[in-house]
Amino acid sequence: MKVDRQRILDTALELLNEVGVDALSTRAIAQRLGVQQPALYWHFKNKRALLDAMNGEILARAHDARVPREDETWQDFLRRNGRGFREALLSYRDGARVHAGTEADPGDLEHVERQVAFLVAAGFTPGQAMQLFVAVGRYVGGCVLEEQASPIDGALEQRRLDAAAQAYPLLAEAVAYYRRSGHAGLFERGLELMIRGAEAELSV
Amino acid sequence: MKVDRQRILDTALELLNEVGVDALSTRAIAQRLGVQQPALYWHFKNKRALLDAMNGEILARAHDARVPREDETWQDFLRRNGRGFREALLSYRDGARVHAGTEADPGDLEHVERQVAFLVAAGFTPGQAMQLFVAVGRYVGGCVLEEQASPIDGALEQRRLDAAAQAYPLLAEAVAYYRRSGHAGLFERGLELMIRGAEAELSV
DNA sequence: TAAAGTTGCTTATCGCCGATAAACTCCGGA
DNA sequence: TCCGGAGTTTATCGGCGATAAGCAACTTTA
Repeated sequence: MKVDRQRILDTALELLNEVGVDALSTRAIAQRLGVQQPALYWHFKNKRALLDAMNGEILARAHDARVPREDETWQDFLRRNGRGFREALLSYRDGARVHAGTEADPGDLEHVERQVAFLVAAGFTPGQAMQLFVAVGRYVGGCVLEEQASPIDGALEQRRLDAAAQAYPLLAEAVAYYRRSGHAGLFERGLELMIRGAEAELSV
Repeated sequence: MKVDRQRILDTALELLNEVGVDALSTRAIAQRLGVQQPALYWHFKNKRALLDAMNGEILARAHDARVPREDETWQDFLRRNGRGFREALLSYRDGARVHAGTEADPGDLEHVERQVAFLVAAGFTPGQAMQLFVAVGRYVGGCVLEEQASPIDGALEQRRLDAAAQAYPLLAEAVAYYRRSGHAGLFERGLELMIRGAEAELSV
């Protein structure tokens, strides 16, 4: 059986969705490819390199969310960018953990220039623009990491919370609201906070 | 040699700082304790449980940052809380990665009630308060994770950025500013964004 | 005080992991 | 026809988390 980089990546991502990153071994990938484990090392220097490439594939999905459109406000761009990044990480099991281990792709620097330029045009200094951008990115990373780590809104976890909430009335209401709005609701809230904060800063 | 839970935890945390979480094996911990590896399994069900306990120790440092003071504004409390959490995660090598793998400690629920109450007194609904609190927490987690992952402001990484920046003038300025302000500067900026955003929301 | 149980460790071993070395197969070009 | 490199296999290494079984030193009980 013949393999190439792309077929390895596709298979690895497929397997990632099935078993999660902890169980994603080179042996399992090779087996699914109908090949012996050391064969992978011809195409990737080591497992780290494979995971980096997988991260690239995962983020490719967010590609169009990275470049600003002429007709949108900077607020809309930040929202679109944050959501796109989140969706990309969510689109594979343990996507955030895969991403967390990697370094920034050098090829993205061109995008960054355009992103910074867009925010500068809106009145930010280049330094502010970059910080704003990075801060939003880290918020998204943190959100998805915890979102994917939390069990299926865990039966056990849930019961424990409910029990504890009985003793704490405010907590009970807060948790109920929190649960109603879900992961996406929380995410949007924090994203909006940062955008509103940036607006306030800009208007000074 | 006699060991107990606490001695294991202390030794494991000491070793964590020296070798990082990837190289923190049960064998290495046991060796430093002058004991055979399976001995650890008497005190901890498995490695996951040990890491959870280590996370608890790491976060204990942030204990006083978790409860609001009577004489501070909600903004100051959020700042103090966010900074304390960040410092705690930063205080051990790979602290954020250790933390990321764990579930929330049930014992913290009492704190949460007080935190929510404090924000509710400032005018937030319980739901808003909880979301605000969690959003800040996830931002902090994301920040420290990347902060600890990034190399020692990596020589190689840095040169690559500088080279790329030549072609991109805005990027050059942005990166220079970003570097001047450092990790802490970026962190503070994002934290401030969220607080300012919450202020704006509150005043509506 | 002797027997029985409990605590806390050791020794031995399992199955899995990422990685490397070396040998082999196949194919295109000289 | 031979050669060399691309791409694979087989064999093997050292290290990992975890479990089972045994053993020694206390503590409890009769």
